Amino acid sequence: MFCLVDCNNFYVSCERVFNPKLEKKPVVVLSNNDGCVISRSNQAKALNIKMGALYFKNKDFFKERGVCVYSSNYPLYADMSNRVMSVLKRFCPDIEIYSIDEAFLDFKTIYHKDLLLYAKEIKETVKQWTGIPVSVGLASTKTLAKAANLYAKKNFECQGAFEINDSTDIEALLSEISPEDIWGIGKQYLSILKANNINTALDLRNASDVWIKKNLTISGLRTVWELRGRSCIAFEMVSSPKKQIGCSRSFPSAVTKLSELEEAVSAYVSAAAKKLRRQNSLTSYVGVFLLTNCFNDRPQYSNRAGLCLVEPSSYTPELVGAAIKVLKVIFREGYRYKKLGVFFKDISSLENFQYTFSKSQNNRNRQNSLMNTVDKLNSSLGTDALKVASQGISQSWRMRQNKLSFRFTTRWSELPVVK
DNA sequence: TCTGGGGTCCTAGGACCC
DNA sequence: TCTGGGGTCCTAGGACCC
Repeated sequence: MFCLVDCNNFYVSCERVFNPKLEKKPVVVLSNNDGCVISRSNQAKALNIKMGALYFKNKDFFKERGVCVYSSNYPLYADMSNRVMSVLKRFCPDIEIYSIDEAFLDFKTIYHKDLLLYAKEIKETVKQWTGIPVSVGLASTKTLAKAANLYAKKNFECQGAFEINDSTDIEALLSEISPEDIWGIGKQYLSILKANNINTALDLRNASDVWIKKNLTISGLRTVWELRGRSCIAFEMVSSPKKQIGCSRSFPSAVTKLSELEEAVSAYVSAAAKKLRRQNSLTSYVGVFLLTNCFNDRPQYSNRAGLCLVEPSSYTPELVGAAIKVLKVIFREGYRYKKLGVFFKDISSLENFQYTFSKSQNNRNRQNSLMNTVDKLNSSLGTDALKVASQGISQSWRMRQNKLSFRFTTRWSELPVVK
């Protein structure tokens, strides 16, 4: 039996934990650069504020209706996520952390006469210990557990918990669900399904294997099998190391100068290299991409390129150097750039590292211990306490976050104050 | 002025091999 | 008239997720 625990309106809920005045009010959290809405309280949903709604277009409406608006505060959300996950681990050792706000639990080792009751206990404990409201769904496959979770969220009488088991009228349940609400069915698949008169999750479950495989690939077929109760999406307790690591940001306003793009590239490579080292990996490929703003009528340009390294590395200065080289290749004078990103691929493990003749082992060891020290200092003194000089000082390209709440749980200087 | 960021997996098609 | 067959590997693009 799988149990999916999903935090309700997660980012909004995090803001509410430290600001109880937001309870019962319409609240939204915005994307980077305060661009669009990415999390909404139920009251905000009731005002018909859509996911992805543009802030600058809705500013007046928000003001009029008393909508509380926040920039996304990722250090806070990441820390709250860790708290929720650590509570879940106490209830079930077999846990797959699927995203910042949800986790699958495999109840195979849980001996409890009523698993739904146990799930409710989890839900209440998470709320009491962290302040975050969650919903839980139980079923024999991950896809069905997702559906059960959605059902629990949408039906008030479930009180946030629902189980699909042998006594459930599964056909009735699935006939009420639209295919797009099934995990694994997105926009494109939905339009293919609709065009073929598959209008409910039940129709999807009953579709022919051959047709599904042909039109929705093997991934779609797995989804269908899971709907039939045949578990075929693996439960992954240990997260495997990332195969691709990147960092990209939109600029709050257009950037035209190469010197500013070089600063941004340096900052993004530093951030990505830190992630690389955290999973004890090295990269052999440094890629950079660059885009103008496709939402306006000015001349457009976008490009990407990369560089294969002679020897895999996680040494920030070396990676920054490579990225700046690539940036110079794709940069064209005269365009107004909106977004820049860097990415590493061909990622390998530090343990499997094979030395070549290009660098002495001694040199390599010095670089590793330097990066170690930098990472340690930055984690205790704050991100970018120590950084490469090419990141620049003023950083006018940095994103806009005008509505940021405090990092209540990760900065001594921003602790909540009790009066 | 203004439209997020970070991932994974699958497939078709091309290059290449013998 | 007449131009093989079987395979692997790589990549770009497209789908999906949160």
